Amino acid sequence: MSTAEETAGGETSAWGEVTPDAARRLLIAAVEAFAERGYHATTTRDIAGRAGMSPAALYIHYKTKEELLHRISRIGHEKALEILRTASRREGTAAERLADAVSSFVRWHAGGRTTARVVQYELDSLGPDARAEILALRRQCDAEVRGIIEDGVAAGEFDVLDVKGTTLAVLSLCIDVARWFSVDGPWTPDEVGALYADLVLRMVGAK
Amino acid sequence: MSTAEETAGGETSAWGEVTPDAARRLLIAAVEAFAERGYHATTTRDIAGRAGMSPAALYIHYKTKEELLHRISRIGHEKALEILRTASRREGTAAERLADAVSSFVRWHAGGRTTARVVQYELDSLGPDARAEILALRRQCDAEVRGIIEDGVAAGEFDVLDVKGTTLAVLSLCIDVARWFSVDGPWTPDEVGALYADLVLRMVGAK
DNA sequence: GCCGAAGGTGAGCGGGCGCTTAGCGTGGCC
DNA sequence: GGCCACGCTAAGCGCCCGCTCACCTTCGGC
Repeated sequence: MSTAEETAGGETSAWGEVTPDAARRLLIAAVEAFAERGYHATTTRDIAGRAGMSPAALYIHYKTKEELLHRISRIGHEKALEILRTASRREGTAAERLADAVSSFVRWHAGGRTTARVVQYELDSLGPDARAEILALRRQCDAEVRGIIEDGVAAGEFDVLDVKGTTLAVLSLCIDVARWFSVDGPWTPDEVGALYADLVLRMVGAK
Repeated sequence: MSTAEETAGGETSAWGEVTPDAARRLLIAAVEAFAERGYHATTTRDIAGRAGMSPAALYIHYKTKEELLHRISRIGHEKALEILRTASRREGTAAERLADAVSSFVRWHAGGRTTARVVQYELDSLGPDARAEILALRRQCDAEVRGIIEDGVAAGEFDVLDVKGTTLAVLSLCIDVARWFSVDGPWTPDEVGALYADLVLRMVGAK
């Protein structure tokens, strides 16, 4: 199955910081299961089974099923923020930085859509405290993109009616890639990234 | 709670065709519960309770919990298709028709986000047959929007690199409104509709 | 060679799930 | 007034859920 290969392959690097090995295997198994079926439809027995362990083994490394989702969500959001921050802080015009931010953010959502789906769509399954923590990271993502657009407007590069609304629309467009993208579809992550960078530059009226 | 008011008020009209009354109350209760908690996290006891009935009453009107989701999904998609079709077939330039389609489609996703959330995000919880039926409706929605964009390109009104990809992006942008829109936020559905119509016209390079 | 810590297992608990069934009240029809 | 069809409820079945616990290995330090 493509999801397993992908998560076991390229995506796994993102989880390198998780130790010990058994805890990482469980986390990766949980990402796959949550992405396929959703958090509530996934059983702890399924997660443990995918990691090649007994159901009880999960509770040696994680207190609850929700802690797994919380850890996945935080690591994923930190990665997303890092991507946007890198693009935002590079040298270049606002248009170049925005195109870079959008294309790399979209590539992440398309290529790592297993992770991105969990990160973007299972937020409501977290408890209040964990959700608040993740929402703070999300606002930082928002601020990075808004910063680039504000720079472009200030420099006369962009022509935008509503900076806040346009920022939201740009992020929304990128995030929804995780919902519809499929490796069986006609596009590669790179192609979608390039197409979307062009569309977003049009949205902000780049000269 | 705003969701209850909204569904009991303006949105209810959409369910007028559902009879008898008890079946309609159960359907509306299910829409609210699925939108708040997700399909898998919603119990049949919760649905029946919201409709003011005992758990067993649900099974007089619906064979299974999944049948409720199926019915909601089909009615919702038919409504979405009708909105796009109306805009697509009106008189006017391609730009006017596209702006109309986007603004009314977005208004529906924002104003009726309780319904829209279920319709757009709970598709995977349906069984294979029901999902296939709904996906056919979704492809028809896609075709309506693509038709307008193709008309605009043919008439020299639009400047689009990738018609299929741009169509997908436009629909994706509109659909994701159901994920983030909140009545407590700074915009009304009308304002988001107008903003998005402008953004989409920019995306297709309308003259 | 013994020991304790770390990491794992099999069995199973309390509970809530989707759904069923036996029976009850009630309104329309003759 | 007698009767039945319909809409509904109270009770509960069988199942599987998240999670626990008693016990079992393995292995480095001495």
